[in-house]
Amino acid sequence: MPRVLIVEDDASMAVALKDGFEYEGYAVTVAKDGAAGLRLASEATPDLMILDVMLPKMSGLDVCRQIRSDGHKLPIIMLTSRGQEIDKVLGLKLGADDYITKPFGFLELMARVEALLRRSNGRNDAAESYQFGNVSVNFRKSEVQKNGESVDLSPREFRLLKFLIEHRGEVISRDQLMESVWDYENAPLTRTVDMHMAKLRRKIEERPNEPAWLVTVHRVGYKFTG
Amino acid sequence: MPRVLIVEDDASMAVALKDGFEYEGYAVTVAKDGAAGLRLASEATPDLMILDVMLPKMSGLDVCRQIRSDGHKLPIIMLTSRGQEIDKVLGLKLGADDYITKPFGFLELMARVEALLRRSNGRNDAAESYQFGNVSVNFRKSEVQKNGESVDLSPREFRLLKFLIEHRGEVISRDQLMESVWDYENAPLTRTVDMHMAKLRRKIEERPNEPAWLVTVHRVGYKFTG
DNA sequence: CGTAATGGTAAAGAGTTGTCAACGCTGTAA
DNA sequence: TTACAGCGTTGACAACTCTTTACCATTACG
Repeated sequence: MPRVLIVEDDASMAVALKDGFEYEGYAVTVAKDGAAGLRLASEATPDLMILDVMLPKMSGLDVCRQIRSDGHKLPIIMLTSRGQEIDKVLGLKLGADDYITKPFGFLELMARVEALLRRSNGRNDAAESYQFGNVSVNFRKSEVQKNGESVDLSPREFRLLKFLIEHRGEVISRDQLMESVWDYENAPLTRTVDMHMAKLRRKIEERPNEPAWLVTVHRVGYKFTG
Repeated sequence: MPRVLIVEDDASMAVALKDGFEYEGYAVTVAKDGAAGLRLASEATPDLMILDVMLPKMSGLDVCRQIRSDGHKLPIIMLTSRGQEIDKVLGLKLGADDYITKPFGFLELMARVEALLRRSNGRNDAAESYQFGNVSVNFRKSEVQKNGESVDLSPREFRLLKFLIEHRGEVISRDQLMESVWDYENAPLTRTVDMHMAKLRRKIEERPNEPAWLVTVHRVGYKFTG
C-alpha cells in the first residue's frame, strides 16, 4: 500500500484529497505547512508527495528544493493555482516531477500519481541515503562512510544496519532481527545477533563501549536512535 | 548529449520541435508515423520520446502501449490536442510519463523534458564513451584503451564491462548478470561470471589481485566503482 | 548479592570466490 | 577434410571471507 504525503494548508482541500486517496487504497499523511512536510518526507517514508505551492512561511518551492538538495528522489507533484504560470516551469526546474493546476479533477491527479509511481517503482521507495552523526549510509551503493572515510561492512552487517535505520527509534528484539535480517523462521538461541551488533558498533560508533546510536535495551533487544 | 525521438506526422510541427531541441543542445531523431517511431525507439537509442497521439495508421497510444509491453522504460511525453481530454488519463495509464496539450509553449515542453530526464538520469544516458582511471571505453566503436594503448576485449567481456559501467556504483548479483549479459533465464550454478570477471580484471586493472574498479561484494555479487 | 543477560575475543565452521586446466564450439586457412 | 586459433563454459580445488559458536568477563536488575 503506497503512502502519499499531502502538504496543504487549506483544510478542506487537504481533507478532500485525503479521503480520495484513502478511497483508492493509499495510505495518507497530511502536513499543514512546509516545515512539517519536510520532516514527514523522511519520517513517514512516503512513496510520493503532493505539494501545494502556496504555503504559510515556507513555500512549496522551498520545500521541494530542500528535499532535492537532501538527495531525496521522492516523486513530487506540485499544486499550483491558476495565474501562477511561472511557477510551473520553475517548480519543474527545482526538481518537482509534475504539477497540476487548481481546479483539477481528482481522476486526473490520480492518473498522474499512478504514472509517477509506476515510473519510480522499486527505486525510491526508500531514500537513497541516510545520515546520522558523522556517518552516512548509501543504500543504493551499499556504502557507508564515517567522517568522510569509507567503512567496509559485510553484507550481513549492512543488512542489519539498514533494517535498524528503517526502524529507527523502535526497540527491536533479537527474534525480530533473526527473522528479518537472517531469514530464520525459529531463532535458535545463540549470540549471533549480539556478535554482529558488536561488530557494527566497532565500525560506526565513535566509542563502541558507550554506543550513541546502537543502544542495548536490556532483556528486550536493540534500538537505533536515528 | 541526450537524444530526443519525436514522433509527429505534421511536418511543420515536427520541424519546429526539431529546431527547438537542437537549439537547446539535444540530438534529435524524427519519425513520421507510429511504425517508424516504434522501430527508432530501439534503433536510435533515444533518451526520451515525444509522441503525438494523432498519427496515421497506428495511434500514439498504440505505440506507447507497444513500447511498454516490450519492456522499454524510455520516458514518453504525449502530445494531445485540446478536446482529447480522455486521452490524457488513458495515455498516462498506458505508460506515458507525461502529456502536454496543444497548443503549448516550447519552454513548458522543455521544462517537462528536463524534469523527466533528470528523473531517469543515470539509467538511459547513452554516453558515447566513458573514462575511469587510465582506462577509456568507447561504446560506439567497442574499443577499450588503457594508458593510451588498445586493449582487446572479447564480445562477452565488452558487454559485461558495459553493463557494469551502466550500473556503476550498484552491486550486481551473478543472477542479474546472467540475465542481462548472458540472457540466461535461470542461471545454472557455475563459475562463468567469475571467470569473465577475472579476465576483465586482468585486462583492465592495474593490479588484478587488488582490483580498484571491479570489486567483489562477498555473497552478493560485483560492483563497478566508477 | 546472586542470577541472568550482554560484551568481547578467538577459533571453528560454512560457504563463496579466484584460478587453473580441460573441453566444446565456431570460423578460418591450408 | 583436417588442423588450428580464439572464445566461452565448466568442474575441481585451494584460498579466502564471513558467520557462527564457544567461553569467559562484565554489566544490569531484582
